[in-house]
Amino acid sequence: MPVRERKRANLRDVAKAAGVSVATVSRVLNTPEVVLKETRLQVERAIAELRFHPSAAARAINSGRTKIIGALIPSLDNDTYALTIESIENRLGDFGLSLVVATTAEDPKQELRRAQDLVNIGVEGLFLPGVDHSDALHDLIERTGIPTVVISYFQPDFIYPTIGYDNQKASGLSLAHLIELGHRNVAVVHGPAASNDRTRERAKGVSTVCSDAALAFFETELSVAGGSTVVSRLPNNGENFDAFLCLSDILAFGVLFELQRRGVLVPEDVSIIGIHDVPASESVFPRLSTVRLPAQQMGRKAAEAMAKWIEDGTRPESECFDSQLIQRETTAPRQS
Amino acid sequence: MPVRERKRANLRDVAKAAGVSVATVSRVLNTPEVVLKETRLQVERAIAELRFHPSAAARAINSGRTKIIGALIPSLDNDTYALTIESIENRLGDFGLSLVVATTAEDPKQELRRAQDLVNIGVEGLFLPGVDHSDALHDLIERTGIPTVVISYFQPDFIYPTIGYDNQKASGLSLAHLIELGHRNVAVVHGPAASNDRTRERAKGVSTVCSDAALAFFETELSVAGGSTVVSRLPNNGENFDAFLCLSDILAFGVLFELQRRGVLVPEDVSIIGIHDVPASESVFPRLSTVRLPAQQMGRKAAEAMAKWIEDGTRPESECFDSQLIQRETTAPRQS
DNA sequence: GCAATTGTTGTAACTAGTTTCACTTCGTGC
DNA sequence: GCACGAAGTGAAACTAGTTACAACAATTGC
Repeated sequence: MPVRERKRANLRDVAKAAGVSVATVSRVLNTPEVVLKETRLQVERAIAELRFHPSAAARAINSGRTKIIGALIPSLDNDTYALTIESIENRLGDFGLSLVVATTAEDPKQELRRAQDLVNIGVEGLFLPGVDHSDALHDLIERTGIPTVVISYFQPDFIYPTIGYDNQKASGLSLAHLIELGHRNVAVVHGPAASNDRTRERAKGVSTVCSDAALAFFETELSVAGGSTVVSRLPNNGENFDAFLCLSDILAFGVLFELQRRGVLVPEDVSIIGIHDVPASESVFPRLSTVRLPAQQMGRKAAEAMAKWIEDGTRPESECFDSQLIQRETTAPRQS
Repeated sequence: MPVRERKRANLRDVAKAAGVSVATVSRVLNTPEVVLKETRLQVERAIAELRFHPSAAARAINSGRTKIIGALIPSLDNDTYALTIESIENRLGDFGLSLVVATTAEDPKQELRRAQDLVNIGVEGLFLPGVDHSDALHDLIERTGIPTVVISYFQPDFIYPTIGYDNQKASGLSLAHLIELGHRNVAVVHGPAASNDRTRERAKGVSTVCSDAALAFFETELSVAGGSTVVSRLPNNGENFDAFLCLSDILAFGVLFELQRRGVLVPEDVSIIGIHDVPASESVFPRLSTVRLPAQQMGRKAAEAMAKWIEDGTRPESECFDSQLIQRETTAPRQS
């Protein structure tokens, strides 16, 4: 005897069970106030009995709306995007929109694949970090006409609205701070530049601060371990440098830990500064000096802009939030 | 003159433009090999011209499938779930499924709301961390019949399959390690227990290790800062304890940093051990001793189980992965 | 040379909802 | 006692796809 595949009940089933028309059931679901109370209760009973749940797809097909927004982000592995994602998600929720996160591992191919996935799911909007994406992705967005907002980056003339911050300025702030403290010999530690325009911008921001500082760039994996690796490969325990400027707090942690492991005193022997201000930065020992990126404001605003774009079709303006130097304990004046 | 709302082209439009029937267009999309090459090219030209993109909702309504799986997780703020989520997402991708992540902030109300959202989106499956959820959520799952898999927890007789690890055993391992090193006076630092059954299990696992160790429990916020706070409130810089057993690596970092700030030597003066083995644990100074949770295997397996359940209807068996003591540098024999 | 098979395409019926329009009541106003 | 408007409901058309079935032409087999 085959198991009776009790398939999901649909509107028609409910209508039949309640002895009303499908239109009435639909009304009970959407505008219950126009239905006679008696009828409504009858329908509700049938709904409960049949364990009816309206199909989201069928709804979407009529309204043309899925209420899903997609976000492509490189990774969830580190705190870098967590706060932003969380505030986007929360704010989006206020508009009845949900966020779907897909990770790209900074690989253009995977980014395209995941974007395709998101489009297939039926996302109504797309968040993209940075402006550097494959032509194929731009094509896809252009073809589908999906509202797209760039975050973590600011470039007012870009094809999509950018709601973010000035990465150059952020890194400029941190270098200026080091210079003010008298540091001239600075190691700049950063993640993969080829695949990440935020990193490239920050590197550029550091290079263009007019100064007589000598900069040495070190590229490594974007992780705590990556930061450690840089220091471990340096001659003289890295003490040839006055300071380490890390283009991400995550890297700063790695640098800090590895220096400590080698007995180098921070900030007495060398200073360290990061960029981002992740939650842990305030707790490490010593507390990390850094430049705070406006992750939450940005996320909030980006979500609002997206919601508005989708609801009334008003394409948002690009917007730039300020970064802010947070001087804590890993930076100190240079010991002569 | 009003802006002509050029609405999205649909199958019918393409069919008309290409001079064929809708069925043929649908065939070009799904089984191009059965269509005459000439016809196919014609249709493809029309598709390109009209920038046609098939509606995911309309597809879903026919197949009854959205190919979306939902996951409810407390937070993305810390590394706790990142690796698991990432491996779930990756493995799910191999089956043509996408993951939607919704955060719950450990709040049953928000958990229910977000679950409702996921159901409305039309998720075909649901990942839930732990077994402790509101009746309303169970109700929702029961009503909708959505395949649900519990992760980060193991309890073979639970209403849903659990694919995870034994939290009691994990914390037991860490305490056993401390005891073996001669520590008897142990501070157990943990996150909010009321809202988190994994935490409760770990606390229990520690309590039930038969031993003559004296345990003191400290509950705090689940964050690096939370770990620091515990130490900062302790008399005598926390040195009344031989060791800190942190039920999460995140907390262990906070404890470590705060002890360092107070000049307490780790592991010479006190030992620290965590649970989880997040990426940073290997890089901190000193490197954190911990119990490695099988986050990636679990995520991978959970994704496979879910995919199988959805595809052929085979409800997965619960499965328990082993945790493993990772002895590094924050634990040492007790100095007498 | 005719039946059988294969290849290609179109018609129309499905999927599961929403929505328009028309209809029946019923209460009120005059 | 009848016109009028409002409330409540249903039939059918609509959303955008997939697919079963039928139709037809072009080969192939005998």
